[in-house]
Amino acid sequence: MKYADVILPLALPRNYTYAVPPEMEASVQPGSRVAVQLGKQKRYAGIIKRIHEQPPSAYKTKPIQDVLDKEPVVYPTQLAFWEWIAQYYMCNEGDVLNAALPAHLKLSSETVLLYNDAFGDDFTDLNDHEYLIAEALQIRKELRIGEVQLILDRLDIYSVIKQLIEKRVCLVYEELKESYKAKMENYVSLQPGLETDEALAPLFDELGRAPKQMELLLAYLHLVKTQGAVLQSELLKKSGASAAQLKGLVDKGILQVEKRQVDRVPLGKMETQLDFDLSPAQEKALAGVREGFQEKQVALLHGVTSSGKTQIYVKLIEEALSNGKQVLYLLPEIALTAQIIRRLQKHFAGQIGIYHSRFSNNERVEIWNKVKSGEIRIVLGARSSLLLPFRDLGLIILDEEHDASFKQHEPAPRYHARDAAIYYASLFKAKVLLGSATPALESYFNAKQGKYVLVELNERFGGIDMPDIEIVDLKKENALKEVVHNFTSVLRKEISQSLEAKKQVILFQNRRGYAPFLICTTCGWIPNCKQCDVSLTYHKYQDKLSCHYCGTRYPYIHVCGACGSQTLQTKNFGTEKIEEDLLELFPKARIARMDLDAIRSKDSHNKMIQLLEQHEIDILVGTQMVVKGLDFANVNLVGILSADSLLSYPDFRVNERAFQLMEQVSGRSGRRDGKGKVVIQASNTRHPILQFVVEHNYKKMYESEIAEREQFGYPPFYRLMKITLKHKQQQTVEQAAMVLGNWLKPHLGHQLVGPAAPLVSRVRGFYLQEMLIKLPRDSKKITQIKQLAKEMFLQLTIEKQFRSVIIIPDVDCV
DNA sequence: AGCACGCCGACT
DNA sequence: GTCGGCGTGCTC
Repeated sequence: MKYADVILPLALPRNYTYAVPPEMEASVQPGSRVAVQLGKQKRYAGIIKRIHEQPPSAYKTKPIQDVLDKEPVVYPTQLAFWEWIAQYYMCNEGDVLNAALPAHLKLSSETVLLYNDAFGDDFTDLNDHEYLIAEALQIRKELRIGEVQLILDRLDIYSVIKQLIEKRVCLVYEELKESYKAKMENYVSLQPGLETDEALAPLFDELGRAPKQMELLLAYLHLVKTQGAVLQSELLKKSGASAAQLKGLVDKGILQVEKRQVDRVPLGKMETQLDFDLSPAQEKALAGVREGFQEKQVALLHGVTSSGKTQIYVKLIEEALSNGKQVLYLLPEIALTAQIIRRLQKHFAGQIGIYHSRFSNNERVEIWNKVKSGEIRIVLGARSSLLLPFRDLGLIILDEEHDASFKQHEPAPRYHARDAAIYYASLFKAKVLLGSATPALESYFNAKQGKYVLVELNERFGGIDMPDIEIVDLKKENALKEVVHNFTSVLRKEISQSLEAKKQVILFQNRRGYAPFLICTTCGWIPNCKQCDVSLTYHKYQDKLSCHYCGTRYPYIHVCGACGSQTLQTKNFGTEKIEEDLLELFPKARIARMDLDAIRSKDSHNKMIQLLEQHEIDILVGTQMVVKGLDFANVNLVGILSADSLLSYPDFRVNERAFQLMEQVSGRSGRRDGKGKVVIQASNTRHPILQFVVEHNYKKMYESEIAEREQFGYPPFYRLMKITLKHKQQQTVEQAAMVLGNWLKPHLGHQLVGPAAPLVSRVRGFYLQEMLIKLPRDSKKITQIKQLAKEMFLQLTIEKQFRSVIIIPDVDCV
C-alpha cells in the first residue's frame, strides 16, 4: 500500500498522510493536487509532498478521493523551497502553500443542501427554522451555507441542518469545483468550403439586396487577410454592423461563429532588442558582476541613483536567457510602474510575465502555468512572484534591494524576499544580483565580508551631477516668523523659481491625512481609536477621523470627549494639509497628491505618473510612494518638509531608513538636464545623518551605523526574531509574556530583550506584548533556539489560562 | 479554516 | 427549562 503526505491549505502544524488507492497509484505524483476529506465532511485540494510506503501507526488513514492534476502544479524544487520557508520563518507549510498558489488553484468544498424529493410536503413535524429552510429548498432545490445563514439571519445554523438531514428533508454534498475559468471569445470564420474566391463569387450576387450584410462580409474578408483570426466584437465594431446582421450571414450558411479559448496574458511575438551602449563605467560594473559570479552566488551592485543599473540588468538578463534559463526580476510593489514595465518590454518583447497583487485570480493561474511551462522566460514582479513555479531559473535580480517591503509582515509566511531568493536560487544553482543606491546595511556588510561580490557604480549616467542639498533650519526660520504654512522662506523661494522655469517639484512628507492627531487645548485630551492604542488621524478631504492601524473611521469630533469644551485643534501635518497650503501659496500651480488615500483605485497610480510625465502636474506632494520607481526628466526640485519626523522613530534602523529615504527622494531631482536641488527642512540640523545626505556619502553612513550595530548587538551582527503575543485581555498577555520570557531567559541571557508592550500596545481590540531574541550568526545555534522556542510556544498554549493567547514569531523582523 | 462539543446566560 | 452564544479541540 502506498501513502501520500499531503500539504493542506490550512495552518496545520504538520502534513497529513492519506492512503493512495491502488487505482490511483499510477497517477499520483509529488506536486500534484489531490482531493481529500478532512474531518467529517469537508473536502480540500491539497498538494502531495511525498509518496512512501510507511503506514502511520497512530491513526488510520483516509483514502485520497481524486487526483486533480495530470501534471503536477509545482516542481520538486518548489516543494523543497516551501519546506525551507516553513522551517526558517517558523510557519506551517500550509501557510506557504496558501501564499504561493493562486486562489483559483486552492480548492475547498462548499456544503450544498439538496432537497429530498421523496420527502413530500408534510412540514408539520418541523419547527420554525426548519420550516423556513424546507420551504426555500422546495422552491430552489438547492441551498448553500451562506444562503441558509441569510434566510435564518444568524451564523450558527449547523443544528438546524443536522435536524433537516435527520428528518430526511434534505441531503448534503460537498461540492469541490475548479474555480478557474478559461476566457472564451467568439470568433467568426467562413463556413467550410467557402474559403476560395470561386466559391465566394456567387455569394456577392446573392447579397446584392442586402448591402449591410455585404459590407459585413467585405469587412470580414479584410480582417482575415490582415490578422488571420477574426474576433466577433472587433468585426462588428469595424464594420459598424449589428449582431442581427451577422446572424443573417450565419443563417445563410456563409459565416460561422465559434467560441475559442483565449489568453488573458498574451505574450505576443518574441523579440530581443538590445539597442544601447553601456558607458565605460557601466561596462566595468557589468564585467565586475560577471567575474564575481564565477566564484560567488550573490553580487551586490551599489550604484548611485540614475547610474543606469537597469541597463546592466538588461545585459545580464539577456545572457541568462541565451543560456536557456529563466529570470526573475523583483521590485517593491509600488515601484512596479508602467514606466519600468514598458522599458523592459521594449528589450524583451513577448517573453515577460508580470505578477503583482493587482492581477485577477484567473490571470494569476495563466501566469502560473506559463512560468511552469517555461513559456514566460522573464518574470517582473513583486515579492510574491518569488513563489511562482519556475522550471529553470538562472538569475534573480532584486532591485531596490534595501526596501523594507520585501519582507512580508502579515500574514504568515513572514518571509524576506531577498534572503529567500538567495536560498531559492541555490536550489537552481542560479545567481542573485542585488541592486540599490542605498543598500541595506546587512547586504553591504555581507559584501564587505566577502560573502557577496561588491560592485560599485559611482557615476550618474550621462554625466549628470548629484543634486545640491540644502538643509534649512526650521527653528531659526520659526524665530524669524518666516515659516508660512510649514514652508520655510527657502523652500518657498525655490518652488517659485522652479515653477517659473517651467520645471516640476516633488514634495515629501511621510504622513498621510491632514493632521496626525487632534488635541483639546483646554485639557490636553486626544481622541483615540476605540480598538487601538493610537490617536486618530484627521482626514479633511473626507471630513473623518481615521485609525491608520485598523482602518476604522469616525465622524469628526467638535467637542472634547473629556471636558466638553469646543477647543479642539489639529496638530502636526500630513500630505492633505500640504496640498491645501500649496493651493494657497501657489494658486496658479497644478498640484496633485500621491498617497495611499489618493491611490486607492486600481490604476490611479499609473495615471498620476503619466500626468507628471506629460507635465500636467507642477507640484506633486506625497508619502513614501513618491520615492520609488519614478524617473522624471523635468523635476529639478525636491523638498522634504520635515526631516525630524524621519529621524525620531524609536527603532534601531531609523538612521539607515532616514538616509535611504532622503537619498532616494533626492535622486528624483535633476535626472537628465541640469543640476537638481533638494531642500530639507529640519529642526535638528546637526543630526549626523543629514550631513551624510548632504555629502551623498553612503559609506560614511555605513561606517557610523555599523559601529553602533556592533556595539548594541543588532543586525548584521545578530539576527533578530520578534515574538508577539496577542490576547483580548491585557492581564492575560502580560502574564503569558512574562512566563514565556522567564522560560527563555536562562537559555538566552542578554540575547532576550523584553517582554514589553510595544509602542502601540493595542490593535483591533487585542493587547500586545513583544520580545526580541538576538540570534547569533551561527546556523546551528539558530536552529536550536528556534526549536526551543517552538517547544515553549506549545508548552505555553497547553496551560489552561493561556490557551487562547496568539503567538506570532517573526524571524528577521524589520 | 471549519465544524462538533460543551458550558453558560436570557428568554418563552 | 431550552435556545443560542462562544470558547476549545481536532482534523491524517
